[in-house]
Amino acid sequence: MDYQSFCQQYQPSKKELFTQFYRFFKDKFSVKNERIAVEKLATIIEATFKLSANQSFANMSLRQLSKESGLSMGGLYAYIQNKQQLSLFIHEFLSYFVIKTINQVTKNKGCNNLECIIKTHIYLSELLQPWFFFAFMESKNLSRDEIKAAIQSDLLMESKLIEVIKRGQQEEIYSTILKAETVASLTKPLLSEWYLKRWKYKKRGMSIDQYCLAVMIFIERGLTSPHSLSEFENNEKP
Amino acid sequence: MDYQSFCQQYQPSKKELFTQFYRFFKDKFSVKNERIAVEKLATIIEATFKLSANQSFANMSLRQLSKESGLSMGGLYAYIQNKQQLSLFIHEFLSYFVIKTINQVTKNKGCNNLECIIKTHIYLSELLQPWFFFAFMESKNLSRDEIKAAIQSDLLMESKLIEVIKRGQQEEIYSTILKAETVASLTKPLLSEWYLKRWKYKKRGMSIDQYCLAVMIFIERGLTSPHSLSEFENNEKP
DNA sequence: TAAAAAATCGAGCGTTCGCTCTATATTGAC
DNA sequence: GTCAATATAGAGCGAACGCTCGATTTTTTA
Repeated sequence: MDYQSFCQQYQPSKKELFTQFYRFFKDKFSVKNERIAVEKLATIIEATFKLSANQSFANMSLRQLSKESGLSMGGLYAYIQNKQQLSLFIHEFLSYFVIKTINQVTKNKGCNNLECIIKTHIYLSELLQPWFFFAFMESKNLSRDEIKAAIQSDLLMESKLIEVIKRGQQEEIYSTILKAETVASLTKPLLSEWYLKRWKYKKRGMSIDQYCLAVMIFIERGLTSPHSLSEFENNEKP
Repeated sequence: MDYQSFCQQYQPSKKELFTQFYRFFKDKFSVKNERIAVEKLATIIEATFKLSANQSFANMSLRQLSKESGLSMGGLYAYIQNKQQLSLFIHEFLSYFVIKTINQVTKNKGCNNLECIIKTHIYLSELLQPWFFFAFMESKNLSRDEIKAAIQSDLLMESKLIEVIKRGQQEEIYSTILKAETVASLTKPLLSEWYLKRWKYKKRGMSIDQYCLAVMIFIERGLTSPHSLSEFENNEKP
């Protein structure tokens, strides 16, 4: 699986994505016409990402959002009940979408391994980079109840990682020197790195598949040269 | 070097820390009495960390800060010229302090290696956890000019990492399968992980030195079991 | 201990915020 | 083309914001 083939199977068009978004929260919107709502929601959400990236969601005013999205204040409030809900919608839909896709992918034959899960996450975070970035940066503004729904996808990701690592350890493909939970915890920030510092890797000319390969090599092999591995075993093993 | 010995050498008392802070920005404060200023600055900064952690700096009002720190609005403004400057001071002082300490540590004999640099960063981020957390989460609110000063410590850290990795590669201790720059970039989020998700590791009962060890093992050895390394070499090497 | 200097107080200023509500414009069924 | 139904506009509301400044308290000086 590479990024291109992933996209062919799982990349929704903008229209498809926001149609799903609209239907997910359908009863919360006062706008009943799906065609209109989907189009307006797309501009609202995208304007939110743009403004939040430059400042932060808290510093973004609804007047700015109104101007950026081309809707009036009243028009805006046909789609959100309050500012906080806008942030909540983004978190909840992303979580739903990530879970859905991960479950789809891992159901495929030969796709329930470390490489596949890691690639799925990185590819997804590329398709929905503004969503992932927003969710990471603004997660603090959620109340305790709201967080529970929002981190479901995080928990699923972590449990999937632990599962495949444990299996690898049982099959003696993977070392047991670190607990699977520890490896999973250390792996997650390598996934976030891609969507948090995306500009950095673009600037360096590193493609997403090169990044995935680097992460896989890093996770599986580490830094140590095969030449010096035996020495290392003697010196550093606790 | 372990955390305890690091603390003995480099941990400043609260008073020492904020005395340095006061002197670093001395001419910006209207309060001339160092003893008074140091004490008040400590309460202001700590209140800022507390409130920003629960909401965000943008959502924190100066009335909240006034209440939390026990100073009046006017009292507060003897120490800051405006809200934005408070955030800027925190960023700038942290960057200064980190650079100072890293340079101190790496000057020591036998301390210019990967383990030492990584430990220094993780230990520092433990001593100054609220500072690191704040700087990471609120970096977006800085203007372009302000960012330049704030990320100096980040750039220093990255260049130190690259330096020692390159040296390790020349000495054939480290594999050259990944570029030093790539390894350094993937290492950094493992350092941030400790201060961003500190509660998680505390809850698990993982000590800071256990975390450091896990990171070192992860970086140097990766996941692959020595048993399967030779197979892996044949299958996965690009 | 009295006067000068320094530090703090907090009501109040102008502004902007999130949000509402009525008037208007747009849409779709017939 | 007409008329309900639906969707959008934007001035206006009270509240909260960042910040100021003369009054007051605390500290230092002599």
